Amino acid sequence: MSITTSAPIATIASLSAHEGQTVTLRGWLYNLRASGKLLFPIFRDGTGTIQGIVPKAAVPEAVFETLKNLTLESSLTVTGKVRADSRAPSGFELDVEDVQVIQKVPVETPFPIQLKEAGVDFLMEHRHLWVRTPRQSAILRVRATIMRAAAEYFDTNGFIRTDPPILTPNACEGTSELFEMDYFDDDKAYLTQSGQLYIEATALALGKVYSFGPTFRAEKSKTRRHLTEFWMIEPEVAFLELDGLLNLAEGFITHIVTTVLAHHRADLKVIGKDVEKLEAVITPGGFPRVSYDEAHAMLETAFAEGKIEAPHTYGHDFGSPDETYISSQFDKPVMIHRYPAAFKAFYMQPDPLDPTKALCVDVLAPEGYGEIIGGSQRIHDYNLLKSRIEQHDLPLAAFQWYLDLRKYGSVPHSGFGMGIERAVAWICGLDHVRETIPFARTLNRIYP
RNA sequence: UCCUGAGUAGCUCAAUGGCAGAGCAUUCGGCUGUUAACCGAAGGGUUGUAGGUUCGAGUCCUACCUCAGGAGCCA
Repeated sequence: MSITTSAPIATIASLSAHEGQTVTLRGWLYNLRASGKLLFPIFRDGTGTIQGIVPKAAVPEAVFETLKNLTLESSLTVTGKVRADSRAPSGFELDVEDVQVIQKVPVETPFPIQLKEAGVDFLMEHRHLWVRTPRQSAILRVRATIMRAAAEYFDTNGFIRTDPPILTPNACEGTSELFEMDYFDDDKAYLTQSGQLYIEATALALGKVYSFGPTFRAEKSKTRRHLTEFWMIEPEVAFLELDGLLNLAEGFITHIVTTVLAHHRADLKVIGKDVEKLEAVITPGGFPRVSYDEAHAMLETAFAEGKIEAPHTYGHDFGSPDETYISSQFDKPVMIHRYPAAFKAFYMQPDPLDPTKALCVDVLAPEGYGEIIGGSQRIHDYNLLKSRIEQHDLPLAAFQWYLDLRKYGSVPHSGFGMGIERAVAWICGLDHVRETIPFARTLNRIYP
């Protein structure tokens, strides 16, 4: 047996450009069907899958025997001629001429992930192998594009990326549970739960900035929408007020969805997402903008008509079922603005028309995926911010630097944060965020 | 933290309180167009753990463990 060294190396995704040519693929055995003297191995290489055809009479005995006895997920190089075939899902098949096994999966320890159904616990325990399956690979490709498109939107609109520290001396917002660790001799450090306060500083230095990195929440949330470690992209803009912030969020999401639709229709099909729902998001006309008061009125009507089970109490935050109902009324993300300040973060600017309201916005994804963006205009007045810190029983000393920003050339400014995993779950139509990140960290799982 | 549910073969799941089973996977055999291929055969079990009730417990009771998804909180 000899490998055909003269054949050019190709990827499965690029095979349409090699029709009629003999090429060498490098990858793994994804599946193998046999029919007597005819083998149908399916190869994958990370860019896609293709079925090979191996008639016993057409190849050397050793090639046939090697493939016939090969175990799934064994690594290999395979050489063959690319042939168009209407029976193939991708339109192409490979007439195998030669194969070289790089590492054969031992027969006594077969690849544990079957092509049939499996439970969540088992799959998460084998996440390092689960990522090889077509659906999971497709999700990770879409995730990569969402992250690229998100950064690209800011990079091409004059924003400077300024990443905040991950180790912080205190809570950014003073609310969430934080992961605590020793910081050398006496001090404690905490993993960041948001970079917002830091990029307010860089926004006043550079004008338009953003940060993009991991954040950590030690809250014991056990739902399909929560991870303890997740990625967040946050813009912060000097001289930007709430209306401008809504425009920014709208353009940002539109760009991301447009980019995904331009590059991942095949992946979305594998994942099972209805692309028409994404196409509806980017039709002209902008996203619906609903005030907290208007949203509350919607919920009152819905409850009176029996469309939601529990009434919404005015002055309280919306619950998960409330958000699901509101978002179900629109086929685009809905922007809910001007929540009561009482249950919102301490740094949010009061609405001059009604100081009990905050100039803030939550963007709810369609189809019940919940909040994907939270943002606000920030308090720029020194004395107001100081009194809010005191009202919230936050340690004034820790926020001295943050107050400095309101002492040295303060200006109105605004920003928001988008959780990447929730955006991926929505755009891909997944029922849990644990599939949106290569290795999810959740309340009960830190392996593998 | 609270509520609810689930733990049985490697995986997915069955089994009136009465002999612990099937499909898939694995191994062996058959098949020249299969699409999570199909057909035949074989191997594979301390029913999550510890107690209890009973002639008899996978099944009923108690405690615990693990996981799940919902609430709260959030992106």
